[in-house]
Amino acid sequence: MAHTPARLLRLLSLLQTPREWPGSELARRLEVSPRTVRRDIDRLREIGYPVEATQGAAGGYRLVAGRAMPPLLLEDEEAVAVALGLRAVVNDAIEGMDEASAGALAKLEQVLPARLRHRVASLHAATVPLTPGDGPTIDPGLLTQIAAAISGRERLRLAYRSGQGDESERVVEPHRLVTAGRRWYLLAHDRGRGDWRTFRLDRILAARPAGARFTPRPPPQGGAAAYVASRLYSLAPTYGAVARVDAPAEEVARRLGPAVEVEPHDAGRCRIRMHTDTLEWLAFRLALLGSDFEVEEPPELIEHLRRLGARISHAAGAAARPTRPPAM
Amino acid sequence: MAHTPARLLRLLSLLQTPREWPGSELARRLEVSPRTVRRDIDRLREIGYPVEATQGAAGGYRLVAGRAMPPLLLEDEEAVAVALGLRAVVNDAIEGMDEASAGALAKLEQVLPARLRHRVASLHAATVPLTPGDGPTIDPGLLTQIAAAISGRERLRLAYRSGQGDESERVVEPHRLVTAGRRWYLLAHDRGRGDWRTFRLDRILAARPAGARFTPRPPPQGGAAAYVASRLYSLAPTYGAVARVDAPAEEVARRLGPAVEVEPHDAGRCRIRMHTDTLEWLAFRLALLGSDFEVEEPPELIEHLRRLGARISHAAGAAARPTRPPAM
DNA sequence: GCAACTAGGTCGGTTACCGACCTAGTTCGG
DNA sequence: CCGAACTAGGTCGGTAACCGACCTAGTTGC
Repeated sequence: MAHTPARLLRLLSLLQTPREWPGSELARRLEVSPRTVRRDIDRLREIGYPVEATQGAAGGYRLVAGRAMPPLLLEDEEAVAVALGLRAVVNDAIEGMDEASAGALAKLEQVLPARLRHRVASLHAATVPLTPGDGPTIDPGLLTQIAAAISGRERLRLAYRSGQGDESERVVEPHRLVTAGRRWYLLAHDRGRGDWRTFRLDRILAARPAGARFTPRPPPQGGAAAYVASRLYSLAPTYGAVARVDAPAEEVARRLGPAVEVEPHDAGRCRIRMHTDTLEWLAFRLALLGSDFEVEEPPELIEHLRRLGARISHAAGAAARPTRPPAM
Repeated sequence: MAHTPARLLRLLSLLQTPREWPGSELARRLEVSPRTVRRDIDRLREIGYPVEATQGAAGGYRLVAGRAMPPLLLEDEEAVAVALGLRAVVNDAIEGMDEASAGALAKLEQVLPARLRHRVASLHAATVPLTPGDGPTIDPGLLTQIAAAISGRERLRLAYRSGQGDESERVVEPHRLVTAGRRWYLLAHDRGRGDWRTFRLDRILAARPAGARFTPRPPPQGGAAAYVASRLYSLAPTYGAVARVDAPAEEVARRLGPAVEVEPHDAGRCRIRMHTDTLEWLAFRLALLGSDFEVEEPPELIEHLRRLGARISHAAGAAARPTRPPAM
């Protein structure tokens, strides 16, 4: 039995089960003497994973939270759950979590056994996209590929369709992934253009490694996120929406999240400002509030809401008042 | 240097980065000779984690997908992303993934360092709940506690509020977690009643371990999921909704997921049937379709949609026709 | 007070581990 | 077509880790 390290991993795996393990049972499972188990536990503690022991008759060992993340040893099903979860996070595009979630997904997808990969794909397909319209859902495969190229410092060959619909092929040095307003952007140095460019991920048709490694160059003025943000508002057609909501400011702020400005208006009412580039998304966020509201700007959103309201009223009215057909 | 196992973990961590590592650099990082790195890699392969090597000048090592899940070694940020993702999965309550996602979350929360726990909590709070109204969001703490009790075979003391609003305290032997229709249920043996009971998780006010361990008893007739399902429809007030949608059956089925029955009606239209116990959820799902639809049943849903439609039209109409102030 | 735990010291035999050195085979770029 | 930069792996000898066996001490719950 030359398997000291393997045994430590198995021990770690056992200890991660949220229950207490008596040393004797650990010894039985690992097929070593109880003394060796105690030594193994010492080793784990030495490495930095705090194993806590409750003494006494019904005592036992278990792994508790320490300073560093221990390696997560997941069962098959659990790994699938984690993969699904990361895909959800990626679709939510939580600001500040962009690279971390992409990185975690890339790590996981890299080592996910094939049979689990299939299960993830089918469950993901069966999962209901909660985005309205044909919202920006991201292809996880593309995301992990780009994340891998960034950390591996590999050039990428992108097939890209611009906002105007022109397709082009670029060779880029990928630098960072950034999320802004539920969209993913790749900040990269375009070899052909000789300058920094941002690419919207849902407009990248295909990406494949272009072979050569590159040495990273200093990011553009002000850092990646700032650069992307500066390009965003100047290029993309975004809507700034203003609305009044018949609900207390703090409750609205809590329900809409930090990306929305909320200012109190008068007792029990407030005014909000938010930015986005998909009207559907805006409309649903507002409708989800559960309070009455009035949109002041932009006219496109008002028009969209009018259509949505008509559709919903129609859905209800058709059965309720069959004698007066709704105007559509 | 007694650090062989620790080094193996670090090596595993390096290899999980989606890039290729030349042996020489691994040796430098791990502060051992290249020969030892090769031996370590052999060890990993022996344990069952397939390390692939590309030969030649620009070659290197990297971890690839094998038969078993290797331990995931996550950076701090990545662990936060995984935690957020699992919470999302738990809220989605994907059928078949119930216990696995709860188990993974329990494992992670058990070992998540305190500083990361805080970040998860604040980001989770900042995240916008996509459920309409005061939908059934699950407290992850409660969920992990129950998952831990199940796998640890520990009795639980529950403070429970029944559907009628009666509060009671029960001591139960938790058996399984089951999801059905976006809700979580605990199947447990009620010590006081001497029989199996199902508890809706969002009605459990508090749970704490009741000390003693128990030996698991055989589940009720037909298995846990079947038992919960049989109780569900007989007890809970659920709505069966029927609607006609002006869109092709297959597209609607794709967008609504497998939990909804879709049957073709005529060219480009279909009829759907779905079950749920929250009207908001139903209305939201239908409105999200992006197609015209008409609800046939139930009357409560029609009423709800009428109010929703009025609210949205009001939001649009107020600014569009400023000469006619809306009734407030 | 006994049973069932954790905790840890000591000893001796075994063997795993490591670095150094060397050979073989592959791939890529010039 | 050769050399550079890799992976791959054999051998050797000294060192240190590892393990089981045995024993003592302290804690907790029944």
